[in-house]
Amino acid sequence: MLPETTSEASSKNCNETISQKGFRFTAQRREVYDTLQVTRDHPTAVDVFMRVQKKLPGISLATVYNCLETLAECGLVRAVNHDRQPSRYCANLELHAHFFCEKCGKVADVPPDAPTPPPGGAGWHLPPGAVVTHHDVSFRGLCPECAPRPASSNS
Amino acid sequence: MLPETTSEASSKNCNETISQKGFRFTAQRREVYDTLQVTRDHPTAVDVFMRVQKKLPGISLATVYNCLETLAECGLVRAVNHDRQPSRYCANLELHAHFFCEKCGKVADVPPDAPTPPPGGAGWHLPPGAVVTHHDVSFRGLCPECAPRPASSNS
DNA sequence: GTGAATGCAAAACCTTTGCAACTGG
DNA sequence: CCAGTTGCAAAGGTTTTGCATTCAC
Repeated sequence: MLPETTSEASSKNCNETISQKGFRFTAQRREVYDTLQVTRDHPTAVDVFMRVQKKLPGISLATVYNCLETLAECGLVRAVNHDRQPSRYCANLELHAHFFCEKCGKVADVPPDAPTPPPGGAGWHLPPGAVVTHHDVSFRGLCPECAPRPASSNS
Repeated sequence: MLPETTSEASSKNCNETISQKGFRFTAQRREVYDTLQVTRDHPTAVDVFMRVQKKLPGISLATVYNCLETLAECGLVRAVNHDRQPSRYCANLELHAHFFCEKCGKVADVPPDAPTPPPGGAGWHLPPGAVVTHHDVSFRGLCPECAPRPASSNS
């Protein structure tokens, strides 16, 4: 029930999922996964690299990229892309959208309004006969910290 | 009323918009814009480069990139990104989403269902205080040509 | 005429790959 | 043990940039 146990429990889940897919559970993959579990901001591969280096000083950036790709293939992690900026990674597997702040660069998860959201194609006239396997929604603008204060008592 | 006049009328609009923004209306910018107007598939910069070369054999790829950036800055064109694949460009300025076929790579515009679509944030629990300036919706899957035929008379 | 835009080549950037050494199951 | 994974360095592909030349206004 302590927060710290979450990470270990997740590591165990990570181990099982990786093994089931026929991949090996290496220290590098565990640390990359744990890093994404613990800090739920949306780090780039380089961010992850710098964080994992504190625990595994010998790790290389290429390995971080490989680990992220493997974890994504296992469905343990999602790559989040915006324009052509460096990919960011996200351990939140719930259905959600992303909000990108144009000023500070922060990325926030945006949960759906309803507990059981409508299917992704709702509201859009998809080509008849098309089969949709994924859908992505993203927002861009100013996060609450960067947005100008709404007109209040002082100017 | 002929289809060909559309392109010329658009070029005129393009000229005005570019001039208003303080940019110059060059032959390269006109051809890049016309190419996107005429062929409404979603070409990459290299695709545009190859098409424009037929009219302007001396144009360089760097100029195509510069033109596309300028046109996007003028709001005459939209850059469409998917994962980390090369940017594609789109002269459709109406509100729409995009469908990416995982098999053939085609990109299709997806219009909204209703003539007056609901605001972009509908259905999502955006951070309170955030100011949304853009939102993007994209779908991935199999286009009608690539999707397996729905079970019909023959297997 | 003059500053902005072009064309070329070279750089920047993120990411992937080849290969020898290592290691998890 | 041995195929899968790592670390390193080098390559890959897309996009940007520096600079001399050209051109739109």
